[in-house]
Amino acid sequence: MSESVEDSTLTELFFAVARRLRHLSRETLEPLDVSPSQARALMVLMRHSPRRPGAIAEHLRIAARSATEVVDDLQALGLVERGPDPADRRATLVSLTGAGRAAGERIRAARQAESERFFEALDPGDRAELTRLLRKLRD
Amino acid sequence: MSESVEDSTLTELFFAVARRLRHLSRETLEPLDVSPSQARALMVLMRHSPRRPGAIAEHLRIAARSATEVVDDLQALGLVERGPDPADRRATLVSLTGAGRAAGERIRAARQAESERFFEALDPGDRAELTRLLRKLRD
DNA sequence: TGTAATGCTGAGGTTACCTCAACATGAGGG
DNA sequence: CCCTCATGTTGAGGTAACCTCAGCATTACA
Repeated sequence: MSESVEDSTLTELFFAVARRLRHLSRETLEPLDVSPSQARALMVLMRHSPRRPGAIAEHLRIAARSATEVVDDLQALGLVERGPDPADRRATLVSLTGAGRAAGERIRAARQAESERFFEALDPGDRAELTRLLRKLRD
Repeated sequence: MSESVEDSTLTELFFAVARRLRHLSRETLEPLDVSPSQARALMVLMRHSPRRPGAIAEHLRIAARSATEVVDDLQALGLVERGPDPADRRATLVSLTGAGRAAGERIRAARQAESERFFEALDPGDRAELTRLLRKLRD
């Protein structure tokens, strides 16, 4: 017991780091004119482009309604477009436009750089270790 | 390159875990009738009770104005009270009430349990390792 | 063929932040 | 002592990223 000045739980420590990372992330994304949540959705689409809003939501672990919203925004920016799903007429398919794909690439690069900058406090071994631990916690 | 199905950066992985933790945290706090941000402020006060809003803000790394807000809420709940700062008449001192301290204790216990539940996916060695890595990243 | 499930979205709400400006007070220089 | 500047808090107003609930269209199934 009685660690350094101000830790109680791992949870708190985790949140503190998450907060720093969130701020950094916002800065990284700012010159690219997309919000963090838009960027996340775009990354999902980069992996598999025509995708239904519901599937995007599931992947991002947000409510379906919230995915509609971020898709709206991305569409307004001209980064994605909606089309009918030939397999189910209730559904829509969201796909990246050319501009969307380009933006996705830029974001990916920027995020990569950001990630390296933030995690450079750790040496490669530690980074691998962290990755392993986080994977366990995610699942 | 090309890890498992869906990792790109450590950042994304980190966010995914943070999201899970946030949801869990909300659930934990719900029966205690405080929001996560209120709980955080309360924990700050548990460590050192008469404290100025500005100092709370600094500790939580939020804007001073935002601290005013959470203090308002805690005051409305009867968990803290504001008094004058004898050392500076511009300032106010926020202190825990009896109910506030009791709530703080309950929260601390609940968080402890939650933390254990979430991080039990890791064995003790891994947990220590994670703590070490997160400390490095926080500073 | 009727009933239940599914996919999306309008309407409206919440949380936890933010900035900017106002106001009171404090601190240092001349 | 007064003037200017810095500091502490808060009102006003705004934003991002979520949420639920209800409604509509369509599909799946018994």
